[in-house]
Amino acid sequence: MSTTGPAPQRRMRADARRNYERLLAAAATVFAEHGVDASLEDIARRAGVANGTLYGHFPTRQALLEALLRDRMDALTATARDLLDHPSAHEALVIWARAAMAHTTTYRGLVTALMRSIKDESSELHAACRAVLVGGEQLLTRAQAAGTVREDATAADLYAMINAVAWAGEQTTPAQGERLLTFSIDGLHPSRSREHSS
Amino acid sequence: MSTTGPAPQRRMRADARRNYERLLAAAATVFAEHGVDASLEDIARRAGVANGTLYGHFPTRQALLEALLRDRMDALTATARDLLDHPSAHEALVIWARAAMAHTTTYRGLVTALMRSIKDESSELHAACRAVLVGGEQLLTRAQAAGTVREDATAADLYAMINAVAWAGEQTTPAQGERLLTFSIDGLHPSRSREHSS
DNA sequence: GAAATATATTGAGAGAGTCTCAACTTAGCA
DNA sequence: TGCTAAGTTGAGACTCTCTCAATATATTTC
Repeated sequence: MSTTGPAPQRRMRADARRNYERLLAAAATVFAEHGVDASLEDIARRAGVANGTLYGHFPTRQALLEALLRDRMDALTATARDLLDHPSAHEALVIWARAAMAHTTTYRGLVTALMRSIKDESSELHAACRAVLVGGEQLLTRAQAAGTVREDATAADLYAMINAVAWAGEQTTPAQGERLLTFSIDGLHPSRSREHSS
Repeated sequence: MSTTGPAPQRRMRADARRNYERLLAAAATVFAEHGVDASLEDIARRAGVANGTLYGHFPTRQALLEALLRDRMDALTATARDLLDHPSAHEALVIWARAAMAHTTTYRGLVTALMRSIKDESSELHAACRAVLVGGEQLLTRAQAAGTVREDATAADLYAMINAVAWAGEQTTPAQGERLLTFSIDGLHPSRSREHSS
């Protein structure tokens, strides 16, 4: 449930704790404004600390992102669990897919980081991404059991699909992303796939 | 048909022409190896010219890409035209979508540049991207007339969809991209969309 | 409460990249 | 052969990432 490395592992020194929080707050602002590829120097500047301090707390950009997103990603995973009780297996999947897409578009560029992290085990974001994927997998499996989703779709497909449409929405407009999500979900139906007419 | 600014507009000086070609060749190599976000300094170095020369010929990275891809993109547009004669409207669309995806994955990072360029009219790649989009639109319209594609899908949807799955393939594996393309195309069917069962 | 110590912070600096531009070269023409 | 327009050069001004020796400060201990 909890990711491997929580934020304040041991007791931190008071000034360290303060700077840690300031950096997180500054990161939220700067990422919101310039996307997750924003300058880390800028974040340190806004937090009022030297850039070395930022690197001391967050060795990599992904570590910073992980700290910033941990709660939200845990919540998304929890939502998946809760939705297992939803009366409609298919509707639960759709609701969750939309929530996942919304999360993924929190910051510009985030979707790319999340997609990379699922493959890269050394990423600080990896564990959280896997938890999300597993959450989605349960909803997917349930929908398949209910017969509303094709049997050959995997959790990896679902994860990739959600991220792909989120990426498209980020590159164009949120509305475009929504449209593609709708199409994609329809594409998961175990329907008359593979039939062609003239 | 031809994009607004062909490569050698007026007669170029012999040395300029030579350097232009060398830069293009170097770019092909470096982009293939490191993706389209590779260092332009590196490209200039490999071409054996000063970096100022590179900027002289190609004011932006997109300009360099445009010169490098022009032929291929024209070919893709031409393919769309040719496929209008294919006996199956739907199969023609699918074939073309696969070709478009293959083109889009020529270099790592290219898909992002292409997606950005369709929106950004100031991009040197914009015209070529629009031509591709229009090519796809004709195949889409024909498939809709044949009743194999939902009526509410637009050319922008198709373009975004192809790029989105290409992006997903780039981030994970080509096979994953293929799978998503299949699902997405199925999602375009005018079938039992929007129905839910338990 | 002051010294001792573990813990943090600092900011200069190395390295890489983008893009510009004034000075310099050179191809092509008369 | 020399003129001139066209092209090339590379240093320089930025920005960014990441490191680390020197410095500062919170906490613990006596």
